[in-house]
Amino acid sequence: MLTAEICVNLAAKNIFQVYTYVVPQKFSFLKKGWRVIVPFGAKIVDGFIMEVKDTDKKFDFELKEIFDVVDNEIWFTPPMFAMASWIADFYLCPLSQAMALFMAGTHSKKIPPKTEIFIKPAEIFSETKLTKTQENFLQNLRERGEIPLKEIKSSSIIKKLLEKNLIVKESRRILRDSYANVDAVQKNITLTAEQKKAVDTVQLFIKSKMHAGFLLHGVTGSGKTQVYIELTKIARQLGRSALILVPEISLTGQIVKSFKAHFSEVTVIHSGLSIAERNDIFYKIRKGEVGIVIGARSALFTPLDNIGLIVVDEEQDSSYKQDAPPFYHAKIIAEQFAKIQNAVIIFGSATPSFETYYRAKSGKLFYLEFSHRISNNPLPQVECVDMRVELKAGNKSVLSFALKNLLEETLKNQQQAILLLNKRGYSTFVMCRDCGETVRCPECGLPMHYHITDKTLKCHYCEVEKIPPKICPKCGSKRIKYFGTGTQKLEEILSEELPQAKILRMDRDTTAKKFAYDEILESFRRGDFDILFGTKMVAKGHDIPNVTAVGILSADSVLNFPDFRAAEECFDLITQAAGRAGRGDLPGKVIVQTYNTEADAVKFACQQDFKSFYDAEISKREFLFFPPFSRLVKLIFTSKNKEKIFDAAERIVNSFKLEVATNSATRQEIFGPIPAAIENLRGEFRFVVLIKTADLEIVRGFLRLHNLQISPNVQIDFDPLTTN
DNA sequence: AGCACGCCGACT
DNA sequence: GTCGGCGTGCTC
Repeated sequence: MLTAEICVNLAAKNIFQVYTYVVPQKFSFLKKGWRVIVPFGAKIVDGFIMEVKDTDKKFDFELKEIFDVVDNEIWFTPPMFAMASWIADFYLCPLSQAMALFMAGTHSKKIPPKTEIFIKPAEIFSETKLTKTQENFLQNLRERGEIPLKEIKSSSIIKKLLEKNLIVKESRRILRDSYANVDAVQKNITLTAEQKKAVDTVQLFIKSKMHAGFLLHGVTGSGKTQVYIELTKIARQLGRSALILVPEISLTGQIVKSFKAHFSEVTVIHSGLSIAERNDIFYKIRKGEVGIVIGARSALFTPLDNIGLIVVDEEQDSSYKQDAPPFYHAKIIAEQFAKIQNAVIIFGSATPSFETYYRAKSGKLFYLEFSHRISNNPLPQVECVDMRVELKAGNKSVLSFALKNLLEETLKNQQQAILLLNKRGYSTFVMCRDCGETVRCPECGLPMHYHITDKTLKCHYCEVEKIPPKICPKCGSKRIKYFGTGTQKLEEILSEELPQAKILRMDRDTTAKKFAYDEILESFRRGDFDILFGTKMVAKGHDIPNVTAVGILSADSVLNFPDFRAAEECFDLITQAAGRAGRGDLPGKVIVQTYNTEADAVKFACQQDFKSFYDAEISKREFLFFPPFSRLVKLIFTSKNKEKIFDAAERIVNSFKLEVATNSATRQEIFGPIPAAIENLRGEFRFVVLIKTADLEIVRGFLRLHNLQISPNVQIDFDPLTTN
C-alpha cells in the first residue's frame, strides 16, 4: 500500500508530528514536496508531503486517504525544505508553520493557472474534402504555425476541422506580471573608486562559490545600488541567481527601476501580489526563467536556487522583522540561506545596526566602506536647534525660528522641503522643558512610561514605579511636560504659519491605497507641492533632486522611546532624513529640532559621524548586557485570567533563575514578568518576560524542557525589536 | 485551530 | 435531577 507522511498545515502550535495517509491509485505520482488536501479530524486541511513509501505496516486505526492535489507540480524544492526545517528549529515553531511561509496565504488554494488555447495544424495529414474557406484557413494556419483561439471568429470552422482531425488544440500557461510596465531608467554608469574596489572584492567570492558575509557601509547617496547591480551581473554570468531584499517594496520603487534598467529578467515579489500572480512567479523561478528576485522579506520564500548573491539593503530596517509568529528576522534567515547556497551575502546600510557593525568590527563580516557620495556631492549641512532655547525666546511653535526661515527661503528659491514628524503614538514620556531631563528608571536607565490610568511612571523592565515629579529633579524647574501625543496638528500649523506653501501629507493614512505612496512621491517630484511632511516614510530611500531642505521636528520622540535601541533608531532616522537633502546639484540643508542637544545620537547624527556614535553607545550596551553582547528572547504570556497567567510567567522566571541563570557557564539573565506595552488586548492580559543570553541554544533547551513552544498562552520572540 | 469528552455550579 | 461552564486532549 502506498502511503504518505504528511505535515498538516494547521495554525496549531502543538502539532509537531506527521500523519500517515493512504495515497490513492490516481495520485500514485505524488512525491515528497507536493501540496495536498487531506481530511483531518472533522476538517479538510491542506498538508505537505514529507515522504512517500510503500508499506504493509498495520495501524490500529484506519488510515484516511489523500483527498486532492493542490498544484500541478512539486511545490517544495529541496532548498525550501532545508530552509523550512532550519526555521522550525531556530524559532521553535511547528514545521508546518515554517513551511507555510513558502506559500502565498496561510492555506493552499487550488488556483488554476491562467491558460490560453492555441490552434495548430495536426501532425498527421489526412486527405479530406474541404470547402474553400476551410482550405484557406488551413493554409493560413500552416503559414503562421499557430493561432490563438480567441483570434478566431468563426467557431464552426474550428469544430469541422477538429472533427476531421486536421487541426489540434493546445492550451498553454500564460504568466502574469504586474510589474511588467515599470519604466526603466537607463544611465551610463562609471563606478567610483570605492564602488570598483567593493565589486572587485566581492566578486572573488561569488566566482569561487564561497560563502562570505559583507557589511557595505555607505553614506546616503554613495551608490550602493550600483554595486548590487554589478555583482548581480557577475552572478548571472556564472549562471547563478541573485536575491535582493529591501525593507518595503512600496517604499523602494527606485531600486526596482534601477535593476529593470540593467536586466530584463527581474521579478518583484511583495505582499500585494495575488496568489495567482505569486504562483506564476514561482513557476517561472522553478523553470529557471527568472534568476533575479527583488522583494520584501517574503521574497526569501521562493524556489530560487543556485544563488550566488543575497543582498539585504537597509539592513537596520525594522520591517525585516515579522511581527507575527514565528517572529522571524529576514536578516537571520537570509544569512542562513546564503550559507547553504554557498552564496555571498551583503548587508547594506548608511547606518548599520549595532549588531551588524559589531560583527564587522570583530571580523565575522567583511567591512566595505563608502564615505563619499557619487560625483562627490557634499553631504548636507546639518544644524541642531535647541528647542529649550526657542522656548525661552518665546517661540512656542513646533517650528523653530531657524526651520521657519529655512522653509521660507526654500520656497522663495522654488526649491522643495521635507519635514519629518515621528509620531510613535501612545508611548508617553515625561520631560523637563527647561533642561531636557527625562525621567528614567534608576535601575536600568531607560525612560519610564507614563501610565495615564493610574497616573504613575513605570519602568517596564525593572518593575520600578514612581509618582511623576512636580519639579524637575535636575534643575528644579516646574515646567514638566508630558510628551508624545497630539502631534498631528502639524497640517494646521503649517498652513497657518506658511500660508503660501503648498503642502502634502504622507503617513499611513494617506498612503493606505496601493501605489498611493508612489503617486504622492511622484506629484511631489513633479513640483506640485512645496513641502512634503509626514512620518518616517518621508525619510526612506527616494531621490528628489529639488529637495534642498529637511526638517526633523522632534528628534526626541524617537530618542525617548523606552527601549535600548532608541538612540540607534534616532541616529538612523536623522541620518536617513538628512540624506534626502541635496542629492541633486543643489546643496542641502537640514535642521534637527531637539530638547536634547547633548544626546550622543543627536549630536553625532548632526555631525554625520556614525563611528563616534557607535563608540559612545556601545559601552552602555555592554554594561547592560544588551545586543550585540547578548541575544534577546522575549516571552509573551497571554490569557483572560490575569492572576493565572502572571503566576505562570513568574514560575517560568523562577525556574530559569534556578535551572539556568545560576549554574550556566555563560551569562544568562531573565527579567519580568512585567505588563506588556499593550497590557490588555481584546480582553486578554499580556505579560512579558525578557531573557538576555550569551548562548541561545541553552535558552532553547530550557524553553523546550518546559514545553513553552507548544503552550497556547505563550509566544516566543527571538531577537525581538522591543523589550516590552 | 476546532471539536469532543469530562467533571463541577445554578436552574426549569 | 439536568444544562452548560471551558480545561484537557486528539486529530493519520
